[in-house]
Amino acid sequence: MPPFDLARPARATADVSPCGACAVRPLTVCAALDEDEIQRLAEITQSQRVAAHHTLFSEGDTAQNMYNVTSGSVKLYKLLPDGRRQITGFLFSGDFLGLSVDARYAYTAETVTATTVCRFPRRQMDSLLDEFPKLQRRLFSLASNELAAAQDQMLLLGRKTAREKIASFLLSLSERAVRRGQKSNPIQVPMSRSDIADYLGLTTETVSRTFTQLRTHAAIRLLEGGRVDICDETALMEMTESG
Amino acid sequence: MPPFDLARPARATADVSPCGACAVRPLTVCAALDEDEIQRLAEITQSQRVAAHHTLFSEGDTAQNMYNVTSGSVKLYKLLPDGRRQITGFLFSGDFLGLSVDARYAYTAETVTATTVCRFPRRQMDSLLDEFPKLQRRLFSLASNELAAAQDQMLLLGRKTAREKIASFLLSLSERAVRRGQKSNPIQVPMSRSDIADYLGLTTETVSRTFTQLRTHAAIRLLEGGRVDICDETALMEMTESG
DNA sequence: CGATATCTTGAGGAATCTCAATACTAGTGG
DNA sequence: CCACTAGTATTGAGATTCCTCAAGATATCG
Repeated sequence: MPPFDLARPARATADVSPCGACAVRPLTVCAALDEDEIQRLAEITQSQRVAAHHTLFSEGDTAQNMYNVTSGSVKLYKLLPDGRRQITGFLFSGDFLGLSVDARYAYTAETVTATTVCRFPRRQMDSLLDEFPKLQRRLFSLASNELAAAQDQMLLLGRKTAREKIASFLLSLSERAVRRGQKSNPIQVPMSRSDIADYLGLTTETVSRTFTQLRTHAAIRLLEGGRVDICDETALMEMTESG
Repeated sequence: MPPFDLARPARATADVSPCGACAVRPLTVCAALDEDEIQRLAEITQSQRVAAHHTLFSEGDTAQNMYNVTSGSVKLYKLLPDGRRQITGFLFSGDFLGLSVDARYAYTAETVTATTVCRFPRRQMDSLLDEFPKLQRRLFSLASNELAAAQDQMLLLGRKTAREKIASFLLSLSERAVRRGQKSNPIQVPMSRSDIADYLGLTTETVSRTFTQLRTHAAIRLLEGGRVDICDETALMEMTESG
C-alpha cells in the first residue's frame, strides 16, 4: 500500500471552531476540555481525509503526530521479518492513536476504509499537555484503558479457541458500536478475513470456516456489505467463556 | 493460594526517609521526583514483605493500592471461567503495578518468590499526582511503555512458534536483568514451567520439551536453582525472528 | 461485463495439546 | 543425616485443533 502523502494534508475547514461541530467529541480525548481549551487544541489540529488501505505511519517512523479518528476505520499492526503480521487493534471514530514510548511509533497504522482523522503535531501536543493537566489525565486514562484491552487480547490470543476468538471479536465490535452511539445488532465488519485472522492469531481459512460454523449454528447471519447480524447473542456470549 | 493478610501490613522501617536508601529508586516511578517530593511520597508509602505464592490482589477487587516491587518477583494473570489462565506479565524489582481503569483491578497479582513491595494508597496517590505533574507524566510514560510491551506480547502470542516464544522469553528476561543492573548471562528463571506456559500461551509439556530441545541444540544450559545459562545468544536471537 | 481480489470449501499434514507414566527436586520429619 | 512425601519437571504416545496447499465460488471495481 502506498503511504499517504503527508506533504499535502487537507486543511481543516476554516470554521470558527471546527471542533465545535465535531460529532465524536464527547467520545474522545477532547471531551476533557472546555470551550477555550478546545479552541487551543483546534489551532494545532489539522483534519485529514485518507482513502482506504493507506498507511498513516509505519512502525519505526519518528513519531511526529498523534491522531484522532473522526470517521472510518484503522488497523494497527506489527510485522515479523518473514512477513507474519499481528494486528494489535482496530480503531473507529472517537479512537485515539499515536502514543509512542520513545520517539518512534511501535506499530504501523493503516486505514481499513476511507477515514478522516484529526492530526495533532506531537511537539505542540506536548506543550498543551503541560498547559492542560486535564488533557494529560485524559490521555493517561486512555492509555490505561488501552492497556486493559491489550490484556484482554492477550487472554484471547493465548488461551481461547478459534470459535471463542471469533465470538469475542463479534461481541466486542457490537459493544464498541453501541459505545459510539450506533445500534448493536447488525454490525459493520469492514475488515477483511485476513485482517480478522491476523488480529485473532488465526488464518483466513480458519476465520472463514468458523464464520460458516456460527452461521450453521444460527448464531449469526452474514449480510451484504460486510455486515454481520448477531441472531443469537446469548449463544455467542456462552462461546466466549468470559461472561 | 491464601490471600495475603492486608490487615497487618509491615510498617516501613521508620528511617528518616526510607526511600533515601532505596536501591531500585532510579529504576522506578520515584526517579521522577526530587528529595522533597520523595519525602512526600514516602509519607504515604508502606513497605510490605510478602511470602512466595501469595496474592497481592485479585481481578475484580476494588483497586485501593498501587505497588512498586522492590525485590522478588510477581506475576499478573487473568482467568477464564473454566480455569484457563493467561499470565499477562512478570514483574521484578523496580516494576510498578496497580494501574486500573475504573475502580477495579483488571487482573490478579500473585508473588512468584518472596517479595517486598512499596504500597501506595490509591486515593493519596491521586492527590500526589495532581500536586506533582512530573509524577503524573512518569506514570503516563510507564503506562505507554507497558502498552508497547503488551503489543509485543500480542505478536508473540498470535504469531510465534513455541520455539520462538521460548527464545524471546529468555532473551527478554536477560535484557530486563541488565536493565536493573544484574548480569545478563546466567539468568534467574524463578517461575514454574506452568507459569511460563500460561505466559506464552503453551502447555507445561511443550515448554519443557522446548527447553530440552534448546539444550540439545546447545543454545542454553539448565542450571540448578532455576537458573538458565544462555550459551548461544546469537542462536536464540535468530530463533525469535524479531532481530 | 470482465478482471481481480477476496472468500469459501476440501483434503491432508503439522504443531501443539492431552493423557499418562516416570524422574527429579525440595522441603519435612524421623 | 537420611528417607519420605508432595510437588514439579521430563518424556512418551496418541489425539486434536488449526494450518497448509489447492481449487472453486463469490464479490468488487474499473
